[in-house]
Amino acid sequence: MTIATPAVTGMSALTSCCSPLVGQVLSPAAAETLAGSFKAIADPTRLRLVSLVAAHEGQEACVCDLTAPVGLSQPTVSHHLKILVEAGILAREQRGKWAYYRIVPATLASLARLITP
Amino acid sequence: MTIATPAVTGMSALTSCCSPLVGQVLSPAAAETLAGSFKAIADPTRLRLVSLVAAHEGQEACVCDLTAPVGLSQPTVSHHLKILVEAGILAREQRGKWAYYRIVPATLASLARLITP
DNA sequence: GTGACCTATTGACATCCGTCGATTGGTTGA
DNA sequence: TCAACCAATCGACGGATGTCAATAGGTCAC
Repeated sequence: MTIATPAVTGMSALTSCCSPLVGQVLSPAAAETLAGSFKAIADPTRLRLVSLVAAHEGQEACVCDLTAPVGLSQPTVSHHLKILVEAGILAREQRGKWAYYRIVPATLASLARLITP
Repeated sequence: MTIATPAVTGMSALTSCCSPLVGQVLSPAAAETLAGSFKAIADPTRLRLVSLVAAHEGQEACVCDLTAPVGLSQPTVSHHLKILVEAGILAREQRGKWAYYRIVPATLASLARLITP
């Protein structure tokens, strides 16, 4: 196991930690951080969740909007959303009894830039 | 397990299969393909391997150039390189007794474009 | 051909990860 | 307070994944 789960990584951690993949050799620590971010989107369900949130009206969606489209249980969807939030790819906002999720474009942009040759 | 391991995916499979992540909802099949590509780079060792290959002279490297920098056994490095080749991120060329690996920029560019918001 | 060298495959093992059912937490309205 | 509802956490299970040692496959020089 790793020493400590890095909790919230996100865009700021990415920009500060990592040089472009093609350009100079990635340090072990930077590789770990960057791999953590890619792990978050390296799952078909989570990719669909991101896509569904982005396509939803108002560019936001609650858990109840997402369980049916992905065809998984509510706890599982909640679990995936948590991983995406911890990676800084989604942001969570509680309004009343609903939790709304929306894209954080800067994080995806950072990831895209870091792997652009 | 999945029905069939998609063997070589790579850039062409990506461009044909997948719409941008943010733009329209990803189909389950497209999500599976895209996730497969991201899985390939969602590992610190493989990220470092890609980085090392890109930084090596001539933008190519053999297995023997890579085992020491990543500090893993030769079979393990070979295993990771195979995964990267199957994902279309690296290309393999055998010259004599050496196997040379180099980056396939188009694949990384495709991945970057697909997650660009 | 034989030996030396580089690489790939196999088999095994521990760990990580996705999923679910059951439960708990938190918010709203009656 | 109570009931209803949405979401998160917990515990458990099966499958995937990263790693190694041992072995096998190819290629060159002699």
